[in-house]
Formats: sequence, C-alpha cells, structure tokens
Amino acid sequence: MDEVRRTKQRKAARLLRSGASVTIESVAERAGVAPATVSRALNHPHKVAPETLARVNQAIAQTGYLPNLVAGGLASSRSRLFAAVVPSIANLVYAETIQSFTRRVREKGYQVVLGESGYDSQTEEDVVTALLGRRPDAIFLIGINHSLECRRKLLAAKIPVAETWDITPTPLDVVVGYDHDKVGEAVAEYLLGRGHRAFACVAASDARALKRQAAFAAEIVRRGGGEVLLETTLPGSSLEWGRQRMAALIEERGFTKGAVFCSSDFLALGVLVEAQARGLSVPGDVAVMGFGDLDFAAHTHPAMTTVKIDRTLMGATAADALLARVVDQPWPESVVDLGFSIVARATA
Amino acid sequence: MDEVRRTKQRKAARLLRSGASVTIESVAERAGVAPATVSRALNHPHKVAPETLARVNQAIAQTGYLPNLVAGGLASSRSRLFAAVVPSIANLVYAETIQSFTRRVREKGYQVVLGESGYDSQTEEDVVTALLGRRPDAIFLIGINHSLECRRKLLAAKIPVAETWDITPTPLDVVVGYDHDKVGEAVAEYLLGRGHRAFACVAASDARALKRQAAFAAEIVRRGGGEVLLETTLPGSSLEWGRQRMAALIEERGFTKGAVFCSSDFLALGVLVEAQARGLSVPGDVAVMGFGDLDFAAHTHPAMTTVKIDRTLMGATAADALLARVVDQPWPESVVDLGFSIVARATA
DNA sequence: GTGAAAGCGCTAACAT
DNA sequence: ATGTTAGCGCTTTCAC
Repeated sequence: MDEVRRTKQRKAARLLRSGASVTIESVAERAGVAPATVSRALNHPHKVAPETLARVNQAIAQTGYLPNLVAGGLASSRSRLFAAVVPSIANLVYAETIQSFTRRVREKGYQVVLGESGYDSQTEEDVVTALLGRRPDAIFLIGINHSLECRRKLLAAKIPVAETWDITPTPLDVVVGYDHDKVGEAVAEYLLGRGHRAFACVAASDARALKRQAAFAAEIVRRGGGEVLLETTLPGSSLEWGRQRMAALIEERGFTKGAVFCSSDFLALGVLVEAQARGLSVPGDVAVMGFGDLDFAAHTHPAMTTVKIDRTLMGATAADALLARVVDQPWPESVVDLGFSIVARATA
Repeated sequence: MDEVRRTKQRKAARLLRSGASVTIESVAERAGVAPATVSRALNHPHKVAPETLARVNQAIAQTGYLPNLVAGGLASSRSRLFAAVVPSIANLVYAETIQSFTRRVREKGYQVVLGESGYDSQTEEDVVTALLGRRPDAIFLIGINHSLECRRKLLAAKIPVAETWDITPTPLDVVVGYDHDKVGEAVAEYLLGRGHRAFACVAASDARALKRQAAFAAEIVRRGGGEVLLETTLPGSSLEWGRQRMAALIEERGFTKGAVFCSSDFLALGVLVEAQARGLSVPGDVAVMGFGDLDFAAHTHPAMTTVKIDRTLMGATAADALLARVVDQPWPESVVDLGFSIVARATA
C-alpha cells in the first residue's frame, strides 16, 4: 500500500513537471469508457457503437488529446514511420522524389524520417543503421549500391525496402527506376542521328551518372562516332561546374564543334552558358544535352534538349509499393522500370 | 502458472513471426549482466566499469543488437526526434536549410521527421499536429505566420520551437532569420544608387516575398523613384514564371528600360533569359536583381546581382538553439537576426 | 460492443 | 558499480 502511494506521488510529480499531458486514460475517464475503447474508437471506429464513438470523440475534442504515436508504435510494433535516405537533400531531383514520396505516404497516415548519405556508402550505412533504430515500417533508398553490411542490416530489419533511381534484376526487395545504360545508348543514338560528329560527356562522379557516361561513350564508339571526351565533376551538380568543364573542354581539348551530353540539367545549363559566353552558338557550334528535365529545362534559351525522368512518379510508386507491402496487400512486381524519354528541344 | 505459460507461448509465437529480434534482454543475458546495465553502457558508458562495458559491447557486436529508439523514447520521454516543416521540400532554399539542420542535429544523435505545408497555413497546422503526435523533442518551422490553432498546439506541446526565415520581436520561442522589410529597402537604395529610374518587382506570392516586394516599392516611392510595376506569381519559384512575368512586363506594360527586383534567383534568371531572348541587353537596358544567392547566381552570364542569405547558417543556428534548449543549456537569445548582404555582380 | 489485463522494449529511480 | 522494480502510453488478446 505504501509502495502504491509512493508510486502515485512520483507520477503526480512527473505530470506536474511535464504539464500533465493528456493521455488516453484521461480521455477514457471523461467519456466514461475504458482506455481500450478509446483506442478502438481511434483505430477501428467501426468496432465501436456509434453513440460511444460520439462520446469518445467529444472527450477527445474537449481535452485536446493527441495520441502518442511513440507509445502506440511500441505497443503495436507498427511505427507508422517510413525512413528515407537520399544522397543529398539539396539536390533538386532527390528533393522532388522525396516530396512526392512524403506526400503519398502522408495520405495514408505515415510520416517520414529523413537521412542523407552524402553520396558515400559508409555514411549511408551509418544513417540507415541510425534510422532502423527508429523501427520504421519500411525504408526508401536511392540507388542499388549499398555496402555489404548495409544490405545485411536492411535484410535483418525484415521490412519492405524500396531502391530507386536505378534498376536491377536482383533488388533487395522492390526497385523502381530506370536503366542508365539504356539512357546512355539512347542519347548516343539520338545525337548521332542529329548528325553530330564529335562528342564530349560531362558527368558528376556518382555511380549512376558514371554509368550513363560509360554507356554513352561506348555506344558512340560502337556506332563509329569516335572517341568521346570525358569530363567529370564532384557528385552533385551545379551550373558552375558545367561552365568549368566546358571551359576545360574548349581550352584544353580544343572542343569547339560537337555535342556535349551532361549528367544533369544544371551541368548542361552551365555548358550552355559557357559556350554562349564565349561566342559559340548553340546548337550551331555545340549541341548541349541535359538529363532530368528539371522545370527550367523547357525555358532556357534556346530550350534544352534533355532526358525526361518522372521523378514524381518514382517517389509515388515507391511509396505505393511500400504501403502495399506494409499492409500485406499484393504488389506483384519487384522490379518496376519507369523508363525515360528523350525530349528533343532546341539545344541538341 | 498456467497463465504464465500461456504468456510465454504467445511471446514465443510473436518472436518467431517477427524473426526473434534481439532485445536489450538478450544482450544482457549474453553479457551476464542486467538489462539496466546494458542500457547504461549505451547511454552513460562512464557509469559502468570498463570491463563490464567491454563485455556488453562484445555481446552487442555478437548479437547485432540495434537499440529500439521507440521503446527508449517512451521510457525516457525523450524521443531524440526533431520535427521540421517547410513550405516545399522541392524549393532549393528550404532544401538547403533542412540539409544543414539535419546534419547538425544528426551530429548530436537526433533525427528529423519532415513535413510539408505547401505554403498553406491550414496544411501547416495539420502537418504540425501529426508530427507532434510523434512527440518530437523540438520543432523547426519556416516563417512566423501560423494559424492561431497551430500556435496554440505548438505552445501546448511545451517543446522548443524555432521559427526561421523571418524575424519578429514576439517569437513563439526562438526565431532565427532576417528582416524582409530591410531587404526591400536596401535593394531600393542600391538600385537607385546605380542610377536606375524605372522599376519593377516580380515576387512569388508567399508572405515573405510579398513583404520584400511591398517594402521595396514603398522605399522607391519614398525616395522619389516613382511607381514600381508589381508582378506576382504562385508561391515557389521557377525560371518559367520569371520569363512569363518579364514578357508581361514588356508587352503589357512597356517596360524595356529599368531595373527588376525578383523575389528569388530562379525568377531573376527567368527575367534575365527573357530579356536576352528579346534582344534587350542586361544590364544595359534592364538591370536584374535576384534574391537568395543560390549556387548558380555567381555563374550566370552576366553574373547575377542578388541578395545573399546564409541558409546554411540559418539551419545550423536553429539546430543549435533547439539542441541547447533540449538539454537545458543556456541559449540566451530568442531573436537571432542573421542579416543579409547585397552581392553586387553584373546584372544590376 | 466493451472491459480487464498483459505486455511492447526500454529507462530511471532506488536499493544494495 | 550493478541489480531490482516500476512504469512510459498505448494496443491487443481474451472474457464477458
């Protein structure tokens, strides 16, 4: 008895300190029902009598009760949290993917914890590990290259995993993306078809951009287009680096006539600006091709020819796949190829 | 006894189904200590004997134990989670703020749940409410305009709140940003000082951009610069809208000589492109001024004159303020004015 | 349809 | 320095 009293005292002290936050118990008392009924009213309203439901909802409104999802998550082993890790939040293409992903899962009552890998697989592993501690119901990743240890941890977590922005026959779970080799080849074919005879390729040094670059160069060679001048930048992408690499192409390699394929629209915009600033005409002297079809691509001057990737659909599809798996609904495909398309505009 | 057995059976069944995830208890058994000791080894290593610590760490490594932060959060009433809500994730300026915020809090072992308000205060309220259910230890917001109900809920949550990207003498808690009125005035002064005699201002219709626009126009008038042609776009910012508004300025308002102040660098880039596409010289005919000093601004052609905002510092400072408050360390200032600076380059 | 009871996996006094 | 104990606030059988 004495012990019980002491416990109550401690509890009271804590509540006082924490501002006596309202719990399911206080709502239950007010509504004259058991806590379990309040829980049901919230999570399975159809399992509760209409009038009881009304009383509970009234009590909730009166108290301003906000269910504690941490407690709920622990009790139900469903955190209603999805984890997402991207190379960089400040890269528009990933930001847009995250945006559509976040919106879609939010519609279903899930929230997103965000992590950033900085294009580094060790960091990715660390971030993934940290996020898994939050026991997310599913996880969203960019790319298919993860450290062995990272893959192991992901598998051990036994949750749905979506890999995106690439494609592979052997995904960890679901993969939704497109084929970078095919992009490189398609661009090579397109540029050759436009009659260009000299080629360069400026790519950021991240795994996927380099894959496109390699495939592009190989295909140009295979089709008799000759050697491709290769330039790379740090991962990420910026107008500045595009200008820089184009300047190098012109000054160090004498490239003033031909087509340049860039691994991102920002890089391509830089190449375009640098060419124009030096008095070269685009596409007359140099043709420029971007990648991504970001918002601005259609509105540069001249309008940018690029490769369109549906980033929004990619985020939404990954979300749908994870959502389906989380509730054990069928989601037959484990490999979703969203493809890409070449958008022919004026720069190439 | 029978009951105990039934319980154990249920537990066993669950573990089997869930893959028998390793808990603090299994680690404790393996290390030959009590669960509390494992907890201490993890959270207060200095409170544990070196050799015990070693045994525990070994057991952790052997089992691949990953502490359940959900359970930990519930037990300690510290979720080690920060919430962040921004108008749009796909807007570079917010993405960069989130990036520096996320990085800084991660260093201290916190994670970030992300929400998006879509520039709408009702949506903001909904998102904030949902995130508060996760019992974050602190929350990061953009702007100082929140619905009354939203403010109420924020206050009721009794957690540190950082408002950013604006300044006010009456923040909910801490505010770190800069003064939009002063920006408008400073730009007016700058442009007048450069000898311009006709003015336009293209602004996205979000609260802060409109504040800058109004202050700019008022200051131009006050200093005898005449009426300012005002154009607005939807919230957000894009090159496309910049071109569009500039086209309207030229065609509908006959604006072919003067200075245009834009509420973002993307908008300014659009204005620049449109002017150049129409054969107007920049800054000869039209001067263009942006806002934000995004990466690309220094590398457009001509280089863009703009207003520099330290987005990275803003995110990091907000993070520091919240981190300090969460651990009850002193953080004296409740209003942090990061200021801004005009970066005079070639377009204006 | 509703209530009682038993945890979810961890932390934090408290006792030793 | 370590173990014991009592919850954190909720969900979920299981009875009724």
